[in-house]
Amino acid sequence: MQNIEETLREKKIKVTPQRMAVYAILKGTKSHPNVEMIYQQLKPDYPAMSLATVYKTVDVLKKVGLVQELNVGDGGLRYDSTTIPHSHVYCEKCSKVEDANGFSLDILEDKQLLEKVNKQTGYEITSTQLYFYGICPQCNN
Amino acid sequence: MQNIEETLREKKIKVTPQRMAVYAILKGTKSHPNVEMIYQQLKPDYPAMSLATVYKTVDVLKKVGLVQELNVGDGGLRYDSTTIPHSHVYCEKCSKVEDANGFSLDILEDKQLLEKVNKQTGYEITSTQLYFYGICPQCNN
DNA sequence: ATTTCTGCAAATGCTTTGCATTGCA
DNA sequence: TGCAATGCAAAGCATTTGCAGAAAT
Repeated sequence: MQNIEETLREKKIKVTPQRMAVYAILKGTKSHPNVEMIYQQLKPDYPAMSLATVYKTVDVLKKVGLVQELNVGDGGLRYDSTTIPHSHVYCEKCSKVEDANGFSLDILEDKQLLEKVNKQTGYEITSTQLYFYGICPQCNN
Repeated sequence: MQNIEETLREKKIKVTPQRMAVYAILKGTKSHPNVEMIYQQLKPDYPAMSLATVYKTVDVLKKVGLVQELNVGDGGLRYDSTTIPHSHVYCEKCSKVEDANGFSLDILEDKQLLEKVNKQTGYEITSTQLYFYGICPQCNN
């Protein structure tokens, strides 16, 4: 597990309570929240916290590699503090995002696949996302 | 290749010049345009065309399965008239989207993989997207 | 002391909506 | 003719920006 203070200091980015708090929220949930959800969770403990600060903070955390950003459907970008490769399932009814572990590691960690993509497209690949869209068990009754 | 008039009539959706035109644009390009790009391309031939109509039209085409929607990075949703499974590469510098064919078919058409995802997550999967993020050859000099 | 960050409010950009008019079936 | 689609303008969200005051190094 990465240490946020260390990581920020290394890159000469200031360690602030707001940054610590946003990262703590992401570390402590599996719900892949968007900015609004993070903001709502922080509000009780940090009444002065601004939504704009949350936006700026997730951006910083993303740039230093402490979180990854997910581009699934509606409701804004989602954030995930697990940065090792794994894929996600998105419920088209309730907009929930969950991890889909195990099998997908093979694909997302396959260096040979990245080589093939690079060879075919000429792109220098920096990251990969695998999304499954469907209906979650709770919505499927 | 699917026939748009037939498909729309089957679902009792009216065939209009605007719908034909939007679909024709998508059939005739590999650039995965967003709504604004489609609108700009239509303007010369359809001066009265409204941006809202383009939004509504891509939505209709998506719902009847004539196009697929891509959720890659900035610049709004992208549209693709190729609906057979294939993955995409996105250039983080110029926002270009290109197809990444061949290798990815194995993954995206793998019914066993969907079974595994279903078993692990309980989700009934309806579609899958595989995105590669990186820098395109043109931007990489 | 310097530089960066925060919080606020305003601005921006993409997308949706309401509604009168138009046009397909 | 009847119902659905279009076009326009306004509204709605998510996100970004500019800037003065506050906080971190």
